[in-house]
Amino acid sequence: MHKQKLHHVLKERFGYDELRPGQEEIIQAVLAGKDVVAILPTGMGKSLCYQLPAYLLGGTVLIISPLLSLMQDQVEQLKRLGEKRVVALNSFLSYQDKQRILFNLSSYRFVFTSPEMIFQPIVRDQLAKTNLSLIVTDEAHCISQWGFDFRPDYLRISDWLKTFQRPPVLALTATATSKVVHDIQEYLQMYKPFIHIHSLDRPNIRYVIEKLENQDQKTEWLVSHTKTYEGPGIIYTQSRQRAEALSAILNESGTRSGFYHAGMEQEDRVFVQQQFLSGELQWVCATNAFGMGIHKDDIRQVIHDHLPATPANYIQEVGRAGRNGNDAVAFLLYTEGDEERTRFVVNEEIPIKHFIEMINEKKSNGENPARLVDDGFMNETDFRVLSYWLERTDPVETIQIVERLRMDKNRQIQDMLKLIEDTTCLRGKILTYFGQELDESKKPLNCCSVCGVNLNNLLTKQKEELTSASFSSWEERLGQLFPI
DNA sequence: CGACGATACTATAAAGTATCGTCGGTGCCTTATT
Repeated sequence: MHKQKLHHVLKERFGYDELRPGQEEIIQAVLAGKDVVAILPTGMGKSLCYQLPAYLLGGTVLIISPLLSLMQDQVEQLKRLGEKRVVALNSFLSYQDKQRILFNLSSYRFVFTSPEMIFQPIVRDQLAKTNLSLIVTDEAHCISQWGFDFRPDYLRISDWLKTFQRPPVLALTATATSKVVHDIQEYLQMYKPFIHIHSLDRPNIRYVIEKLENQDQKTEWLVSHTKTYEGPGIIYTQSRQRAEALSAILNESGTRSGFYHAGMEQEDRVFVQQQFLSGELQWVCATNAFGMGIHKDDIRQVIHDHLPATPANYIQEVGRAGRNGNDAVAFLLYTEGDEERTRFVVNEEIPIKHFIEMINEKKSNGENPARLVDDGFMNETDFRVLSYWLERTDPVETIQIVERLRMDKNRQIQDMLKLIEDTTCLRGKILTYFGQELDESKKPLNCCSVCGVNLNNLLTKQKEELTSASFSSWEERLGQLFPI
């Protein structure tokens, strides 16, 4: 592809002179018509990897996004860049608007939508008539993380891609376990994709495991820690209730904090998010609902009040710290037995066998099995997931599949426990888990709670003042780097 | 499984303790057969 034109668009449209190393390779591969899996840390300019090609390829670029808020953000960002031919095709639209947009899909350069939306017959039909030049799956780890037991439509993307002469597919994510990469390739029907994996090590993030006796000690630790050290920070909790209770305790102790979880009204969620982004709020106590789409680069601390369900979740959440390259610390508060509660939440004691029988019974009676949800026998998520598997295999195998999923989840909790054992360097173990190696020469002095960490050097207010004193002599700077 | 809240219990009363019941993460999408 013509390099000249590429740089012209890059400069004129986006205002950049050059691409970053990873971006260049990814964009060249996309322009060459290859399927691409791009794994880049958040904040490394993922969106440019499809936005730039859109101007060179012509046609319509379809972006599949997991969250409505993410779509809105991207649409606004493109509009600010002067793009008018951009739209989010989702449930926010009125019936009229949706119809109007659907019958003019080809007039858009960027169409953002959800996996669920693609499976509405009318959307599917109209997409088939549109000249798609590229299909992008944003936050593609969702295929692996949500597809199997939460949002099965992520897996159905695979079926859809088989039904037509599809354009190249680009998968973007920051999560790179071998399972995630494998699932992406399989469910996006990729053929010998170009895979770009950026190094996952984040030398400016320090990992600390804090072993405590019980929940009350955790609370005390959090109260005193947030009094001593500066935010901004996220405290991840296991339950919505704990997020709210902890936030109240911190507020009483004089540390202003907010809470965030999926059980809140949309406007309250947006409000907390805005306050955190603007710096009005230093701390947010949140469930794992808080994160994706929160673009804040000066988060200095991510604290886990519970044991995350998988190493991938842990790294994803921790990775939200220190995006600006400044020192950041990730704490995990662990009490013996925490894994039991994580196991419970993840396993959900679903009487799967019973549910499958119920669905089959309804079907053989000629009734609509969806009634089971309406009548309160089953929650919607379980119904959707089981329906997905029952559509493509028999009940016996469905039971096996669900059992395998459960075993896999339990194994990942064990992996998580192994990760936090204080035997060898945490940073090294994390990288090994993701199939990478620790470059010893780049290992920071303050590494992890196994290698040793000096918090006072990292988190106190004093430190911030020192680093901002940019006119200090080299002797002074050396003194700061290597305090006696 | 374990945390937490409500309730009952004890018994010159008040606050500690025992027991029971409840609850626990993540998000799209609902345009129609009275």
